[in-house]
Amino acid sequence: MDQFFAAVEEREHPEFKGKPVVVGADPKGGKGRGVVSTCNYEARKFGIHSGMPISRAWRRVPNAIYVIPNFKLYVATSLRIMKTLRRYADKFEQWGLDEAFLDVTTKVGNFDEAIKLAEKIKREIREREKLTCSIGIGPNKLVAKIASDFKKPDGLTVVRVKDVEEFLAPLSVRKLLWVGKKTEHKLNEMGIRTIGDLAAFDVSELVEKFGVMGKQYHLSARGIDESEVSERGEIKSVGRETTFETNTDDYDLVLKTLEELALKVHKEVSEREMLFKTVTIKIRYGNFETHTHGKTFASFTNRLQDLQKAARELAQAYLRENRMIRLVGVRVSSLTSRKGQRTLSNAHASMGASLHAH
DNA sequence: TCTGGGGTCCTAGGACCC
DNA sequence: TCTGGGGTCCTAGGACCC
Repeated sequence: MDQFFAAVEEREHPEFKGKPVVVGADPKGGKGRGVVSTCNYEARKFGIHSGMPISRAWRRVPNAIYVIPNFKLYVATSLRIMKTLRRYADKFEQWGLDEAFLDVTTKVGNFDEAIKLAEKIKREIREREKLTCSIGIGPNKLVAKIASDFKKPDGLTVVRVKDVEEFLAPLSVRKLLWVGKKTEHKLNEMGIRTIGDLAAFDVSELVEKFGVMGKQYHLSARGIDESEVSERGEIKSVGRETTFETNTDDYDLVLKTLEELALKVHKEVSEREMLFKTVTIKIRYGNFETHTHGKTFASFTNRLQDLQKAARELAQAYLRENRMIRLVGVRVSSLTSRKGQRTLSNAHASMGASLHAH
């Protein structure tokens, strides 16, 4: 989806049309903490972009329209769009709120038919949601994803098998999935800037430097990707975290905040009917130094008390140093669904019974 | 310039088991 | 005194995604 959050806000507020819209943290007159989630193309003209500190965006364009994210609205819109997309795919994989992979191998006979399908999908989303999207068509997920990013907004880019190498070669290595800022920097230092450079580079040297990922980068650079389009399985962890308005050494406040975050985590886990075994807290000091500290229980639990007690105890180590705290968070992992747990105890029960019979 | 919040996956070291 | 090889699980940190 093109500038998803901002586009949804524009749809709901026609008076925003034609003006720079920035969705993200509250700028609080330049004192706000947090970043820009999404902004529309009018705002981008002023140099605003996702991930930029909101305070900086505000200083740059104070008269833009600033909107606090309305996730309920975006989730509801996303659900409808994903439902539509799913109908057209043999295999489907949602990727965040506003992207998805569709394996359409048996739905279309060739790339020309894939273009027809993409046009149909774009039309349907525009009619149903009054929103535009950009689609990439390729022989695998890697190429399709990069292609989808090639022309925006409202784009449609096709990369046929014979064109893959030529299409990828001039692009920055940063375009590759799993090559972020750090990896881009390391690759640049090795003299690798474009995907073409990477494809031509000696694999063994890449493996030496990046381990298994080195092999992966080289395959990606050559447009090779055999990964399946497949739905995400069960969630693996649930967490909540928050950044204080100003850094604090008020440890009562820190502990109270942890307790509230634990409550939210517990609510989410309960709604999902899951149990957890591991609790991890996160502390970020004023200088952005970040630590995590966790513990694993002997058995699964869903008790709020267990979660809050563990969070409190884990935090103690960080509250002694007389340091300013910027952020705290709580996360639970080693999850199992209550259903799964019942099955397990049933298995134990039946094992006991069979032993009895013997 | 001053850096959110939701996640996933990988790595490396250490404890522990047989 | 010096010490294998297979494995699992846990912990902490970091890179990456949207």
